[in-house]
Amino acid sequence: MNLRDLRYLLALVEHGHVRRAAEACGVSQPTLSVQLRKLEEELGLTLFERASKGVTPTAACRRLLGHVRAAVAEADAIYAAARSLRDPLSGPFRLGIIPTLAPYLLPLVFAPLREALPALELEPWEDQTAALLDRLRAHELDAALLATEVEGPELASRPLFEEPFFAALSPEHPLAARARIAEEDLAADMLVLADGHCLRDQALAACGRAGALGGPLRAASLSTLLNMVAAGYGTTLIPALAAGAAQDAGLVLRPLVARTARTVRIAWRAAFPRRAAVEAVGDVIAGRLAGFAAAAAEGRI
Amino acid sequence: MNLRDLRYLLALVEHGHVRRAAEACGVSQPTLSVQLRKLEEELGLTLFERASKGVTPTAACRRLLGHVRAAVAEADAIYAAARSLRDPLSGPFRLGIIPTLAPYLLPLVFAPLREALPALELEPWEDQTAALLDRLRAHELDAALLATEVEGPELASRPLFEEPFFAALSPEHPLAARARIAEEDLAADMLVLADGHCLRDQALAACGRAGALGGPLRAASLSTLLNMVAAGYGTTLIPALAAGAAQDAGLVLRPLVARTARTVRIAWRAAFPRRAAVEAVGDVIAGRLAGFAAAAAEGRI
DNA sequence: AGTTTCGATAGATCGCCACTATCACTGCGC
DNA sequence: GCGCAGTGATAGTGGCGATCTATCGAAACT
Repeated sequence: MNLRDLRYLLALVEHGHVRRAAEACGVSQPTLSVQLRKLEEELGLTLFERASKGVTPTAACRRLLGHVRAAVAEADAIYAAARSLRDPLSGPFRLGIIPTLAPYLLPLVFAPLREALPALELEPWEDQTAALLDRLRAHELDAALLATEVEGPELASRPLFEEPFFAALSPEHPLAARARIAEEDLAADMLVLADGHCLRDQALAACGRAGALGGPLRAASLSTLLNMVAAGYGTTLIPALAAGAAQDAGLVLRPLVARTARTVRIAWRAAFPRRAAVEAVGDVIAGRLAGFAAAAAEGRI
Repeated sequence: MNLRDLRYLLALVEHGHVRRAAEACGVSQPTLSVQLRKLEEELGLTLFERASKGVTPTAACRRLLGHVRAAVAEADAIYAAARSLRDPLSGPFRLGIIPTLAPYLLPLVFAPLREALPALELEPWEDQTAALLDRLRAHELDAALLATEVEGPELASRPLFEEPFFAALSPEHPLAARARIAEEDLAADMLVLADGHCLRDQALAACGRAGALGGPLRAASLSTLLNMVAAGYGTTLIPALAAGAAQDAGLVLRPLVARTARTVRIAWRAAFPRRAAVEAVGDVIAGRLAGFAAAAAEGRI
């Protein structure tokens, strides 16, 4: 059985006339005649009663009609849905974001993304880098915002913007008096995030240290870390986008002497077919953050 | 687009593996591979992301999946429905019956028909001969029970049983004393049905008369006629199956000298495809009435 | 009786779907 | 490091089937 045959059948029911039905279907009269007869043979029942002045659907045919119409309607729905899905910039888009970026970047870019890509249904997913890469490879994400390079032939990535780091201190901290702070000076009492956060490794690397301070402190979020620093437990290194949150927590921020920064990238599977959506999302984010990186680099927050 | 392609698509989604999906569909791997690619081209979107170890449906594909499943399910429903409709002895069967037959014949044959043809959904339709023939020609009836011959090449018919006529009289009527009554003797004060009833013409013909008696009497039903006769307004001729009703109305019945009878036939369109159903219905009715005709012919009621 | 109109049929053509054989790539194991 | 097995894609071919034009046979109308 064929959808084409079902359309022939519907046309024939509607017109009650082989020639006119054939014309409506854009085929010759014998074509429709033969195909209908084949359909009857396949189904094992007479669908039309032929008379000298047209054809009439049999009771059996009328009984099938509901299913036939439904099948054809579903097929049409497939075409219609495909038409609207054809735009790679429409449909769900699952975007992974690392935890040290998500709470500060998302509020900035959500509205611009919605405006630039109204048909794109953004589904943010917050998790650590390794988990995001796993989900990306497993097709559970369409793209991911990371602050590290990605490796392997399976994935690709593109830098979006530079995010400088700042020293975050309680106002009472001795270093708070300086206008700029050298990375090494922070190392003495720097608190860092728990294992798995790329920011942890980046902060440690920036200060030339391999292991972390802080004994039992296992801060799962930047927000926890900021509050600890505000309470006087130490210092820390924060990415520029978290500056606002740090100030809200009562910390003072100081630019770093070496101007250490991290590069935020968007990563995707090389084989991902909606490359255009990835690029568009990347463009919007990069555009929104274009001025930010330069300003932050100069120490303006 | 083709239902076959949709089945390929579903198999591929299910297996995530071209070879296994092809095997499940009973085709070779290249066949499924090529057809799927064509479907993608036709729909203008990528349905699967190909990787080295299998394929994964894209978001667009998952969006279409509902419609695809529905279309295939409806197609399967067509096959299933066709299977159950294949039996010509199943499904609706619209049977026309003339009014002088319906109320007396239907109660007799309804149960036997239901028993012999349980899948046949009998839909009786009571109307006069001419109307039944019109509806038959217009495909609004599948068959009709008549007491007249049918003409024209479009229709066919078959006799089912003989139904003798009886004289129906009030007990007080002078003729009621006779054991048999001559048709001509009834003519004097015979009441007949309104125009359009075949029984009217048959009764008049039997008594050798052209016009009707009874002035303003326009009995639309045999039941009216019987009550009129019972009330002493005249005599009438009734078909044997109405004998019970006549006796219930308090009439006496007498066989006719010339043993006039009518032939009840089943009629159908010559092109009607469910000929078997017509024959089966005819067989059941003829079988149920087999003894009746002989008994009635001998005057036994 | 001729004409028109209906659907069915015959025969030819072309396209597409299916096959086999093979390629290109990847990941794994020795 | 080099086969080997497994993946999907591609090439080339063959056959079936959908389609066409031309025609038929029947029926209805003029």
